[in-house]
Amino acid sequence: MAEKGIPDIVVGRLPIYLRALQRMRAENRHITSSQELGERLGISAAQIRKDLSQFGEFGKQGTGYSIDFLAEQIRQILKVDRVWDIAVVGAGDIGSAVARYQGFANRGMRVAMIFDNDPGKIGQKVGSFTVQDIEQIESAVRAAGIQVAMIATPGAQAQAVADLLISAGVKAILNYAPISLSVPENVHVQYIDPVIHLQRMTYYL
Amino acid sequence: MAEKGIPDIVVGRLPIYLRALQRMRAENRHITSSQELGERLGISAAQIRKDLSQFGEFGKQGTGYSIDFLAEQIRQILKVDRVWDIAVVGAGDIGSAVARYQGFANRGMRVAMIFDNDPGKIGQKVGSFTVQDIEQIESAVRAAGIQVAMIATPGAQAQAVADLLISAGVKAILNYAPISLSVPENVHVQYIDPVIHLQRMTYYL
DNA sequence: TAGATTGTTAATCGATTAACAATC
DNA sequence: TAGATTGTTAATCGATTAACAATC
Repeated sequence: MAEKGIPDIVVGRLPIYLRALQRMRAENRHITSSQELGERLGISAAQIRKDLSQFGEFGKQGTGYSIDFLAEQIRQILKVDRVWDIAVVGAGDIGSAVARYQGFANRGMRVAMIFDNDPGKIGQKVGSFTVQDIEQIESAVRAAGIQVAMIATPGAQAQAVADLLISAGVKAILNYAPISLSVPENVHVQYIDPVIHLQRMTYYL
Repeated sequence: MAEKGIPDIVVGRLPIYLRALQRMRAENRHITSSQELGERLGISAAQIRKDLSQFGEFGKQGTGYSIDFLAEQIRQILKVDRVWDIAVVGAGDIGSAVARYQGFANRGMRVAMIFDNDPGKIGQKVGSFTVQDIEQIESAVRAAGIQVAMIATPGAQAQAVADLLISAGVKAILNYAPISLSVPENVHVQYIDPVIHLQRMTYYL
């Protein structure tokens, strides 16, 4: 699947770089350097230059990088120079918070629909969305051509939901349920579990 | 700070192993092997054995690992054989969802208090908690001896909140705000930003 | 015993860093 | 020009894997 031989770990840092660049832009800055970016992010300047060099030459010797230009290049690389519609599954606390989340704006993502299996939730409003019956998920996702989804169901249902989404054409899943999903190799999964992050820190306390 | 020379990346996998073991236990299993665990998690058996060997000898040749015993050992290593009280800052959608989250149970974490700066939220209930005035955060966190916190404020306030928490004695922060925090080296930070995870996947679409 | 699986060593693989010529 | 910073190469560092003796 990897279009070229770019290491996953490098791709994983690009969104971090992009977020920092957008923040600098919001501070009305126009130029930065690998050194400055590195200091902000706790990453070495050499690594930032090496990472970027995998995709092209975006800077100028002696000057650094145009923030606008570099951000736009990274957006193109990550394919977030467009807007991806997202299907959210699960209208509980997490799904609802995600559906109302303001942080997707200008970052290439937009929640497009939200599903649940609870008759008490179906038809209710969550933010600007009406909760849809999970029975309709496959046809609705397929019809909208959605490729990106977020699972915010209890763990017990997450695998079944993932299977449905995949058969509807979804290729990227962000999973909030606390289980490892098993998916075909052309489907990408990322995990968010706050407890995992917390447990990783208590070791050092 | 590192008590021994255990690589961060190894510590980071322990919570994943623990979660899988707890799941197996819930399925009423009693014994597992590095191979089975690896297949569930998409990690090589050799890596799991190598990781665990950093901390001790927890298995039996020919048999594998007792799920209960190994889970308990990992809990002790991660210091989640106790319950950590957590302060949540920000009673918006994310903070509220976290405060009501059921997934902390039996995993060594418990939300203990939630703060906001909005007079319209202070005094209101969020789950079983009453939102407290952020003015009281330093004294309340210090008095409770809290060392773990989650920041769920807008990005603009996150650094100031982090500074307050740190001066109150917090040593581990899970940050939902979309900015990199700058903290002393004895304070640990982890980040959750759904957009970062999503952008990391769109590259491959 | 025979079969299975650990813990560990050595080999391989990959990622990070340091250094510097090129050049803006 | 002098100073600064890139892109890239080579060296270093660290992580993963393969293999196997030990042993349950």
